[in-house]
Amino acid sequence: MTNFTLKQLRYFEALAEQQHFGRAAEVCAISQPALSVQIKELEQQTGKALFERGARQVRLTAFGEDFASRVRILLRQADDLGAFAAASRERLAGRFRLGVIPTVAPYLLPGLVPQLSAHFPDIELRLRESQTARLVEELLQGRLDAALVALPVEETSLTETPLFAEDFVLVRPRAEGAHPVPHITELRNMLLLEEGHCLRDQALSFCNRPAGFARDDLDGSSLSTLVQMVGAGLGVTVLPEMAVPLETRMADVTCSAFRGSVPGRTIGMVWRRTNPMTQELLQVAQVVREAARTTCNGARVLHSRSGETL
Amino acid sequence: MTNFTLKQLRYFEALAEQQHFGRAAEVCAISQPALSVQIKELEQQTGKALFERGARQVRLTAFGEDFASRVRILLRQADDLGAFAAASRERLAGRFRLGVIPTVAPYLLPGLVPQLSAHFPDIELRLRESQTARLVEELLQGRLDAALVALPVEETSLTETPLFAEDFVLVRPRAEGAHPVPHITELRNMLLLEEGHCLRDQALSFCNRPAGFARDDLDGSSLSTLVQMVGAGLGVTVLPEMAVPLETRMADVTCSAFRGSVPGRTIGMVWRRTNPMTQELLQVAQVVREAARTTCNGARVLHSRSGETL
DNA sequence: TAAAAATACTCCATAGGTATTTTAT
DNA sequence: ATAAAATACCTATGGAGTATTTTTA
Repeated sequence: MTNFTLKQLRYFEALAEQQHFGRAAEVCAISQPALSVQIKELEQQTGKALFERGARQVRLTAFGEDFASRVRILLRQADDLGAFAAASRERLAGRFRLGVIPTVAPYLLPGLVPQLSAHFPDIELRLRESQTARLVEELLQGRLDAALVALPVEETSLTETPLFAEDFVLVRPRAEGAHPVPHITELRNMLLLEEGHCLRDQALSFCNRPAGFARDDLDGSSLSTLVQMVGAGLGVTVLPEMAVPLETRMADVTCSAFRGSVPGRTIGMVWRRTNPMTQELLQVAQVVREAARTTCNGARVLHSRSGETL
Repeated sequence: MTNFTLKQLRYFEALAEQQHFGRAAEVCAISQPALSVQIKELEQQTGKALFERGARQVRLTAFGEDFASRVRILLRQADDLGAFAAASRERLAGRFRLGVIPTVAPYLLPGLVPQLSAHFPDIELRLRESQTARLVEELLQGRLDAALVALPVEETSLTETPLFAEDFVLVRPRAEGAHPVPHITELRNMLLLEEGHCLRDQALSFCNRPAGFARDDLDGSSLSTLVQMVGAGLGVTVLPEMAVPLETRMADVTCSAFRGSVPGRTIGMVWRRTNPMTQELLQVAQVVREAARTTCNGARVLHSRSGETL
């Protein structure tokens, strides 16, 4: 029963205003008969006369008046919908759900969030801190729009763009600070994050050791804890460089760069390959690079490969 | 820029709900390609991706979500508009502006208004009491929908339907009550309403006298005044029968029926010939007849000529 | 390989144009 | 007689169908 068209309603509104088929048709940029037909059609569909046709006057009927006031509201809302789309077309806007791994979040976000807000004033940013596996899971389920994780991510349905690389540094009790820096494969008594953190896997892979190598009776749940444990003489650990300023300030530890083959990680952004907002996502990635450059110690910004702008 | 159609929005809503082109197309009772094309069209017109197409999943984009919530509001409003029309289709509803001449209003309206409200619960009744010429003027200007006046009305652009006829009675000072009732053409010292009232013209016409005949130094502005003047011995007058109970109760006058050729008037309803709500207007007329029959002394109900139901 | 969306094409409904008639003043 | 809306008729756009291809998991 509601099969009138917006076009008909616009014609109706014009006629209600002009009170004259000829002028209203002109306003609508159509011919007078075309307008007549559409108005007639609308009247048939409503089942009520909308206009009273006098010889030299076209007037709304009582019903037409009521109808018109509702039609105006409807049309303005339709206009608003169009304007809303047009406005959103220009800039990234709306909800943006970003996941970040725990070994990046505390060091990057303080610089990133304000910069994102500055670049995309109409964004509604929702952040989620979790381990890679979980973030990937939520991405695939459509509960996140993008995530900042360590590359590579083995998931064919996700696309990625590299953001920045950084080295790992060795964290030892301050007392050992004078000792020569061992090669990473020679580390003893290494303290690691608990199972599931990518940093744990990365550190282990650099050491060329099996998972059983580390002191898994003392896995830490955060880098802060880990550093505190090092300060207490329970062992050594590695830290991504961006974490150094924040985590070692209050601890009785010393940080040293590795020599030779320096271990490190690459942080990138990943999102569903099917997400159609590639343009916008790459804009976000660019802002993340900028934030990393300005606020993260030792982050070497990486640039997206050409062709990714597709 | 706002040239999407309601149809497209309905398809969009279905797809947003079903998250599947095939099922959504089924819901819309169209083929899957038809839906695809319209969604694509909508996306082009908004200039933004609305859906994220996965292999086994169709999801709204962030923008799509926002868009959808607005679209739902718009569609519900469109549905309401249709429902509003459907509801009004059944019964007379909306504003109804009725004019009534002063020599009818006080006697008819107390009975009429409740009956109109009872028959048309959704009517918004607006009443206007004025002299015939003015009512006709306002009718022609579209500021009234109908008027109750004395027939005939010489105005080709108006249609009329008769409602009821009634006699005039002679009103004399009570002291003269015993005198024989004169023929109406023999009246002396007749008091009349002021210029412009149709009752004045009618009375004069029955008397076969020129306009100068009456005591125009004493024209009354209402029937009440006139009757009071008669009671004070200033002359005599005629009253339509419906006015007798109300007007003569408190006055020192007596009422007598004329003999021989009894003067009277016919009250009818008039409206613009172009008014498309003839059906409804005739319904209203019927209610007026009913009200006159039950509440107006001596009103002889007249019935509309056949063919008027057009 | 299978499921699903996009594309290609064809057809038909209908919106809109021009010419004309009807209507009402 | 004139101004204006309705009607008639024609054309062309575009919505929707079927068949097919493309895509991705």
